[in-house]
Amino acid sequence: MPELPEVETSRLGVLPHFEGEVVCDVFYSGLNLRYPVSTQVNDQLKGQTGVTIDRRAKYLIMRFSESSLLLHLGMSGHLRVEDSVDFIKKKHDHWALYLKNKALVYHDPRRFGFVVQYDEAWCKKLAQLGPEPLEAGFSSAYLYQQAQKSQRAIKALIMDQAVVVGVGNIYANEALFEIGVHPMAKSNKLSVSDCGRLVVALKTILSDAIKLGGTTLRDFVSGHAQPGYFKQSLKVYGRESAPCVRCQGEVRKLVIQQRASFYCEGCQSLL
DNA sequence: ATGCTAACCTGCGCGC
DNA sequence: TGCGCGCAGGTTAGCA
Repeated sequence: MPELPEVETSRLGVLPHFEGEVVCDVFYSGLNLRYPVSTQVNDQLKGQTGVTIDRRAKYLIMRFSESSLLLHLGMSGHLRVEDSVDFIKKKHDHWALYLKNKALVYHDPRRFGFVVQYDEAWCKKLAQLGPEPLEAGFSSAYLYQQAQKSQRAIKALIMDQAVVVGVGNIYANEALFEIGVHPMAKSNKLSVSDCGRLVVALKTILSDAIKLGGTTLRDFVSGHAQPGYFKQSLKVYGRESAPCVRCQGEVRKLVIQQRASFYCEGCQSLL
């Protein structure tokens, strides 16, 4: 999926096609996503007007005139805009909003994502997540305080959505390479200065990736079906055995919490 | 509480 | 050409 930059790119791509548009109908494939899609919730959308789309972590909140939906793109989901309601459905198109002259389509081969009513319970869940990485609440003092409490690998810590949201496998690897810290380094070994550099690296990488439209790997496309251009900026992710861009050493791979982790032995220290 | 593992699901690329 | 295997952007339930 989409990590934060891809979700944000989707939001920005779809938003102008959503605002002020009236929902004429809603399509649902009938296949279960992570959570069941409620036909009742779909029916309630008919006749409502799209107000705006917000993002919290990797979740999108579609706000309509009378109610709101919460979407998650899982690992393989994306949104696209079709210029006609008579668009040809693709395999794995699971849900769509039919607007007057176009459709917003949710496509998700692996079906790890979901579309549900955004209710009180979800509102509380989202409130319990960690701070947004691009906001002031994600500071070096904050990360240091979190890191001090934990013995876990630093990579696992920054991918923990209760610590900071939006950082997925790609950007976690890239940020740690950037600051020269090994992904297996124990969180509580990081100094205040290490945490400060990590916070800056994450903010920089995530915002640069948003500017470039996210990272296209397999099946992500933005709302306008333009590919993301961040992939060419990746320095370690997916580069096992390739030379390190900084020291020409070999990029290594190991698995941390079931996620592939890439690092340069020469450049990245265990502290 | 903390932290790890399996599971959810499909598609793709690789080696044989 | 075809088959089996491993792997993929995330999250969460369950277990030690």
